[in-house]
Amino acid sequence: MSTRERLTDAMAALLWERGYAATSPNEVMARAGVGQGSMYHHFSGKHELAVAAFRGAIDTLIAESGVLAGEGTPVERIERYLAQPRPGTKGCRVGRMTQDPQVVQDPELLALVAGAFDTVAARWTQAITEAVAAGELPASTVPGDLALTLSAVLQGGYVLARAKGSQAPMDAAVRGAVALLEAARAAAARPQPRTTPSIEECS
Amino acid sequence: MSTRERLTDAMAALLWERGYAATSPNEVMARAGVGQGSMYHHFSGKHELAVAAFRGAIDTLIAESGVLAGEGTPVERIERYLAQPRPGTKGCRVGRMTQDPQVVQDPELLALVAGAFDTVAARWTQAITEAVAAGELPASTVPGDLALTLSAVLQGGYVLARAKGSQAPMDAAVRGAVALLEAARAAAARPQPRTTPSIEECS
DNA sequence: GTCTATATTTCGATAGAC
DNA sequence: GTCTATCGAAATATAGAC
Repeated sequence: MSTRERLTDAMAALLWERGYAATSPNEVMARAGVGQGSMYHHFSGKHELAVAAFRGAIDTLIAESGVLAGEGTPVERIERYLAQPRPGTKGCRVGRMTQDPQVVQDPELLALVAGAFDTVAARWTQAITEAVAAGELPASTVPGDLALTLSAVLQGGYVLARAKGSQAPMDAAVRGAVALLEAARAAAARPQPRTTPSIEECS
Repeated sequence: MSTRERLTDAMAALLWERGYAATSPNEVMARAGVGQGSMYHHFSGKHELAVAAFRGAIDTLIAESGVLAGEGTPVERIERYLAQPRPGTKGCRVGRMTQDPQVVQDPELLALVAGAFDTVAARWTQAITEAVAAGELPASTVPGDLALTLSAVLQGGYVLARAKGSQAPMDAAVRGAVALLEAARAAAARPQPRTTPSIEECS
């Protein structure tokens, strides 16, 4: 493994564990087993190293969202993605960056974060649109809204899991979201609630 | 205003803007207009000052959740709480702490964060339980799960809003959650999807 | 390309005058 | 109670030998 790779790998791990601001070049070099000069030879500084390392983390997040465009009915795919194992107490590699003041002030890093969420949200939106078309979700569903709701459940699940130091809140939040989706599916199957049932329905 | 109060106010503001790790005693003192000696007279250090300041932020979060136990039907209260104005791009004063490595490693601060979420979750759970009892939500609803789902939508909304530097994702996530709740309510009004409707229903 | 040595600034905290 | 002066350590980066 090249020195450059060892540096980006170490930085990626520390970005996840500690965030950007709290990660010092010294720690990165120590974990990579590399001297100070090497780092400043390959990268102009902490910023450039973080950008290079963070691209890898983003690719992972985006790859995981592939199931949304995979096999099965739209709602199956949605629920499968929701149910994917997520290490709640470790937090989301990407989402955690949004709470780091140095990241938010860094246009390049923030653009990477925003781009990652955009890509995943687009996949959510596509799957939800298909679910509505298939009659699996109510016609009144706004795909773009629900996409962000489900993204938020996952990101919020990480927050709650870290607050409690436990995986349980993440799993419970996901179960609750799936239950809501199932209720919406049931409602979609019986479209307009009425007080006076139609003749056909009683036949 | 006492020197002590000026210090806690300044610390509370900086905790929200920058988090714990990224806030230095120097900045706090500068914003409070107070010398270094004063701070170390009133508090043993950064940690103790942050604990004192953070209690105030938590009281605010908990007070805002009062609507969950207020006027109106359970679902009305739930949707009113969801619809409360939330400064997405500023982030949640409490939730942001969970991404701060120094906070997670600090048992006292972490306990404050966990306690705040527990208190709000208990109010969510109570309101949801009432909604189920009133037939506003399906009997199959697990109140504790849905409570964490809705908490997560808000916390995740902050994450997405900060990623995009815009309020829009927060508002969309909340709209999507309300739409799901409405769908669940519709499903609750027509409990068991059946192919053969009962006699009474057609009378 | 990689290393060690050093520079500069800021961190969190202490000392001690007033 | 409040201030200024100062400490030791760590942050980020540069210099320059090999």
